[in-house]
Amino acid sequence: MSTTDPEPSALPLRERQRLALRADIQQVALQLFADQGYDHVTTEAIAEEVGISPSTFFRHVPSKEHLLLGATQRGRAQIVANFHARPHDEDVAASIAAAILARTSQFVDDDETMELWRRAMVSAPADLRRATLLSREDCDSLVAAVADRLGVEVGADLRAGVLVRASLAAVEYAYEWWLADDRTESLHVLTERALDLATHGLATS
Amino acid sequence: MSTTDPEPSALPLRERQRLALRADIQQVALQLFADQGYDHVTTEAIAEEVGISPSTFFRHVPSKEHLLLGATQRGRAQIVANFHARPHDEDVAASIAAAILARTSQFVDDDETMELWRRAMVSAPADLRRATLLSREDCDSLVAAVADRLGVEVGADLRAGVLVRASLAAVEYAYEWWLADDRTESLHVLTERALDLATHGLATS
DNA sequence: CGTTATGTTGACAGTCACTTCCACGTCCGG
DNA sequence: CCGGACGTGGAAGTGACTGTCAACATAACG
Repeated sequence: MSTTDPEPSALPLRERQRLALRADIQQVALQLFADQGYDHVTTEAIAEEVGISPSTFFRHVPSKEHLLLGATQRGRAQIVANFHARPHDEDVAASIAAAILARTSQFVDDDETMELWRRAMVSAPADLRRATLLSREDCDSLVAAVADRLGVEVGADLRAGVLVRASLAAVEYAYEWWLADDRTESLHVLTERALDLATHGLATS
Repeated sequence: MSTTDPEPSALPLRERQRLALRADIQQVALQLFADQGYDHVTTEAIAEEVGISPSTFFRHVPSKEHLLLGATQRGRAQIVANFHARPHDEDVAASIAAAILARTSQFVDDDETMELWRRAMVSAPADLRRATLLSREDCDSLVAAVADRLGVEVGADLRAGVLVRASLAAVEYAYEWWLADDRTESLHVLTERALDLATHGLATS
């Protein structure tokens, strides 16, 4: 879940407290979701467990849903940034794969939290259970970046969009598979395979 | 949007009234969404415009969201059925494409309603704006069917899932493109191209 | 060190999607 | 014509959010 705080330093102190509280809320929420099931946990209950008022809760968290799905979306902008950092002459699909894989590999940094998240996910209502790697906005900006690399207009060619969407769909499937299965295979390998299938191997002879 | 009532006949009368009311609610809701924007329309307002009480409204409609997204999901089960009806020796990707395209071609049966839906969609919050062809359940059952055709276990091979997810993602992108653009190209053609790209053309050399 | 901007907090009231329940009417078969 | 199934409106409730406000802590400044 990688909340990327390198060291307690450099940050304006006030900022650190906010980050700490936010992380605290996240942790407590995950725990409660895993224990009691997503929709049996009210935002009020989370707030109380953390020791803050309901209003403060919503001041630090955009939505209850975000506490469940935010983990996968944490690296959103990073994926797009990763893509931009790839060499311009690289194969586009390969760039996308690399951008996603770079994020994926640092995804699992805490097995315990991971297991909590898994339990929380399976308890969630079906329409939330879908792992979404990128928000609508980030997805669109990735499409734009890819279109740029392909040298086409976003509004004039389907390729960029289809490439991005299909890749993301494949990866999200890999994530869900990994969650559901007993994680006998590493997420990284799974993601790699899914991406390869999506970009090269879908032509089932 | 193809509410599939062949003729006012055969049905138990009571059923027909329900269907009629439901269609009425759908139509009114779409109109209000298009006029005032999705989240400026309350369920109460829809109910009042239709001439029913709020409680009756929710007796006929699962959710406000469903009134916006239901149109694309109407043919859900049909797509899966279409797939099952395809010859077993056909290429799997081709079967999926055919199953989706069969649904797509009958999607646009009313230009006026279509335009209403389009306006409603662009007014909706970003996270609802994604056209979802299949619900989680239907998607899973399609994956299962595809896995069956491929002769693999759903839990042992990524291919079925990736194939289905990527195809759906491609088609959904085509739908959104078609909505956003001025519909200079037919939805059918667009869908066809997106599917072709996803299953054959993604290997960008 | 004191005073003033700045930010954070809890309490409260309000909105809106949705649920549950209950009492009343209407229609249908017997 | 009657009894029960079904559909309805009304009212009360839940839960996720949003906005406002006054009290309070902290940080910044002279």
